[in-house]
Amino acid sequence: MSELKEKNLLEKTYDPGPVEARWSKFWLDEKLFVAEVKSKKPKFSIVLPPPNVTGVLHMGHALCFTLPDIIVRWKKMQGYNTMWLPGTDHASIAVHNVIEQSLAEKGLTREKIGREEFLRIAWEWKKKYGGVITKQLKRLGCSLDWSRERFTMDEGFSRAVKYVFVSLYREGLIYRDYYLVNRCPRCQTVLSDIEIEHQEVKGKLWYIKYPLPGTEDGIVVATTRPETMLGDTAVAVHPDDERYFRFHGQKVLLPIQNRLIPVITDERVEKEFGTGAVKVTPAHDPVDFELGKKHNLEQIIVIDGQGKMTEAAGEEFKGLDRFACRTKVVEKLKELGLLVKVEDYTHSVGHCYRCKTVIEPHLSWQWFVKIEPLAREAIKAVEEKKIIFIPENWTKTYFEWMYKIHDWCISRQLWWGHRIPAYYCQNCHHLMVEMEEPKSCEKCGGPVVQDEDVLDTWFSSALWPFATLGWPEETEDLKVFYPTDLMATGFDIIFFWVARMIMMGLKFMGDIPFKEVFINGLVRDLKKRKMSKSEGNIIDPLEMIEKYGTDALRFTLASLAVPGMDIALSEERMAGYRAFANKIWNASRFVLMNLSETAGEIDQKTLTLPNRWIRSRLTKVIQQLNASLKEYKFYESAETIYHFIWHEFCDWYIEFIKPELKAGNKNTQVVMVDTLEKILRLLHPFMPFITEEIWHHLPGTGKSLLTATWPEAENSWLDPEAEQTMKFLQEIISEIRTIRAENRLPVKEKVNLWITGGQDSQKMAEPYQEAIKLLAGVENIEYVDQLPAKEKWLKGLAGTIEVGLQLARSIDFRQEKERLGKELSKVKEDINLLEARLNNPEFLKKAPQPVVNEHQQRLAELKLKKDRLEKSLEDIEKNL
RNA sequence: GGGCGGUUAGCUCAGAGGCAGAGUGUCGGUCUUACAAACCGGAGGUCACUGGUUCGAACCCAGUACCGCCCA
Repeated sequence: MSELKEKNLLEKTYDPGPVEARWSKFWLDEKLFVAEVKSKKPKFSIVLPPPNVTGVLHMGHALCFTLPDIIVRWKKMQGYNTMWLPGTDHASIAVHNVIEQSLAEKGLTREKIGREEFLRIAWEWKKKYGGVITKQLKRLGCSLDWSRERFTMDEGFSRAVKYVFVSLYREGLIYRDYYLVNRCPRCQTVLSDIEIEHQEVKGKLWYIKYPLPGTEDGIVVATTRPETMLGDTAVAVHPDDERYFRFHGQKVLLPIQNRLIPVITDERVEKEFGTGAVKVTPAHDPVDFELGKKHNLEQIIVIDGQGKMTEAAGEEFKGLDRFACRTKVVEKLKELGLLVKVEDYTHSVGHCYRCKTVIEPHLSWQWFVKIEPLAREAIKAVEEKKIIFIPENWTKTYFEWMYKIHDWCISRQLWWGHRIPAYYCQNCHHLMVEMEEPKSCEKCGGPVVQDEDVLDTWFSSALWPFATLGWPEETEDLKVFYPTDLMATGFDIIFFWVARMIMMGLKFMGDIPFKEVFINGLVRDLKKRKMSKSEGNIIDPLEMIEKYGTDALRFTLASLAVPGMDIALSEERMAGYRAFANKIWNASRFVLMNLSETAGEIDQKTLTLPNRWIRSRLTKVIQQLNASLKEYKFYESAETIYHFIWHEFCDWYIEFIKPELKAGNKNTQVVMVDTLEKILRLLHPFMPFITEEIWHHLPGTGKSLLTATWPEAENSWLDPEAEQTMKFLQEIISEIRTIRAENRLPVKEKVNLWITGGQDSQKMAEPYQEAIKLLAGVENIEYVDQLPAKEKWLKGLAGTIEVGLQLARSIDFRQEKERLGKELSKVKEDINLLEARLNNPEFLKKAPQPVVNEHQQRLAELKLKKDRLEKSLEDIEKNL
């Protein structure tokens, strides 16, 4: 008893801050998120795409981590041995940006301090700041197994990366080539195709004349990048283009450079673009690069890796930035009288996904993964539905990309990352790819030097689902937890991670990395704009946690997460779910205040109606939750539990049992507290903190709600009769409340109530008349076959049962007339609709019988209603 | 140019052949002993448009318009 009293001390409003801090610590201290290797339970494992080590938690993360956490907690409560592995990736470019910026502030560059010093600083930085997002994820309450935390550059992982590189190389699936790749002049590294963002840019189309020597004639070419003309090695026209027949086999003069270049013909030239003649710059344009190879053209590099003009561009331009050079070239052409015209032209330009700098095509030696053989298997796995996407239509996006996939450029001109395990002999230039650095050249014994470049961060991320479990060692973790069950991520990551994880998983584990891929939407603002710093429309999850609590944030995200749809987030919504948390809090206070002793067993035989009803409803809610969570319909499950708690448990159940509690009904107490306890379990995956807190205030509960079992939906609790009776009582109460509100009857003014329907109604309502009196403000109830002919009735319909209130004081019947009149016209409308349908012989013939029956029944009910409403209106006329 | 998604209450969105829904906002009333972060009640809709299929279409099909995204 004393223990209970102490536990009753729940504050009047819920304060999430201290509660969250306490349970967060508790779960971690008690190691409740740590998975067991040896367990008889079925396993459920997830590894998520690791967030960037430089990352700070934003709403996208919050969503991407909350949703799986709901699933993981749900599975854990269902008795699975769950394992959710956290960690971060090393984010080469992002880390470079951070470190190089701080170096720049000191007037330093990475070249000045050297590779070794740079890496030392980077590691130091990682140690100091790299854990930010990790801590933030703990605040979100994610049930991540921190004992298994990994980093893509930790020792074991690095070995795995090296191993993969060496194996793929030996198999011929990794090669080195001199190729035109995308380079970001600011980040000073090349990038893979998918790291380029194409944006429409308003530019110009310059028309430049390349004269035919010895004549006034010449070819006019159109270009968006006049500065590249300095590296032109041909002009191309379509072979069928009559306008240019006379130039076939000729050479024209490249202005400024004064170099003769051939006119070539190629079917790839679009006759409709510009003049139909294009300049060809094999070293600076992907299409020209292909043309150049085909036609054996020279590749002249006029722009270097930093976006500056090279010596080959000419003395005049050397060292100039590419855009400054553009201006200068245009001016020069004007002077020469060779600039024919300039047009406005909007075209798509590639930008660096990290820093938004315009990408420069760059000819250089790079490492590539020959992707087609890997992609083939990855396509097959999805085709055979070994891996499924949710929602399913993302499968198409996946296939689209996989079918036209290009070889993957994996070398980066950076230092922070996995250095490519390729070694060159300084004497004979022999190439060796080895796990361990060779002491000397295997051919000539000369000294060796390692490749300067590192690997694309995502080359390592691709190994995440198995390398984190200890691969290439044959660990227990790997045996138990691979393949994982779920991958959850945003659609923008399908190519970067998902596809590559599938390829690598199949290649090195011989099995898929995960069975299901849940694609969540992007979090946007209310105007559906992407959240970004520059727009100033960021909603910071940590700020929201401070203001509304983690549970409210989590529930908001869940309630908005419709598969396949972006999320328009608003702060208002969060305030709403904070109120929800408070509601649960107070409902729990009520339960605890009305508990006289610790819970006993429920006596299922002597239950009163509200108890039978709430258990029946609870059973259905459990079923619905299981069904919607299974399909990752988070919004649906959130709505289900929200509605059940607020509008059934609180609004009706608690209100309804008040008289029973007052009368000291022990069985009701037991059902009440047990139902609350089950509600807490059901809500726990969504709102882990408040549920854990309240749960520990309830009598007889255990160590942690997280490890409590998920309630079973027991069919023996289903009770259609109770639901029907309850509906009848709810209708009576609602009708009276409506009549009262319309007639401005204050709650304090008690009224007398007549209920028609005779014995049937009496049987249903009489045992609960205390509740009806309480909830509808009624003094006395009489059961009659029909309302006696008295004056001054206020009448209403509960279903088809007529109810009447009689007042001592006078009533404004015009108000009543209006209300009933409106109801009558609605009923008449519905009757017309139904009759039209039922009078249609085709309908009777073709519609399924249950549907016809239902229509007929509904029509009968409506007609009854109509009669009663008309009668009531007649009576009112008399009163007016 | 190719592909994907969207258009339903003021706002944000569910619903996928058989009564048009939720949250929030709004209006009116209530501090009724769990909760004013609350309670009770009300108003609010040509389900983008045009045609088709069907006994019956917000829902299925075809097309149109507009909005958003991805890929070239």
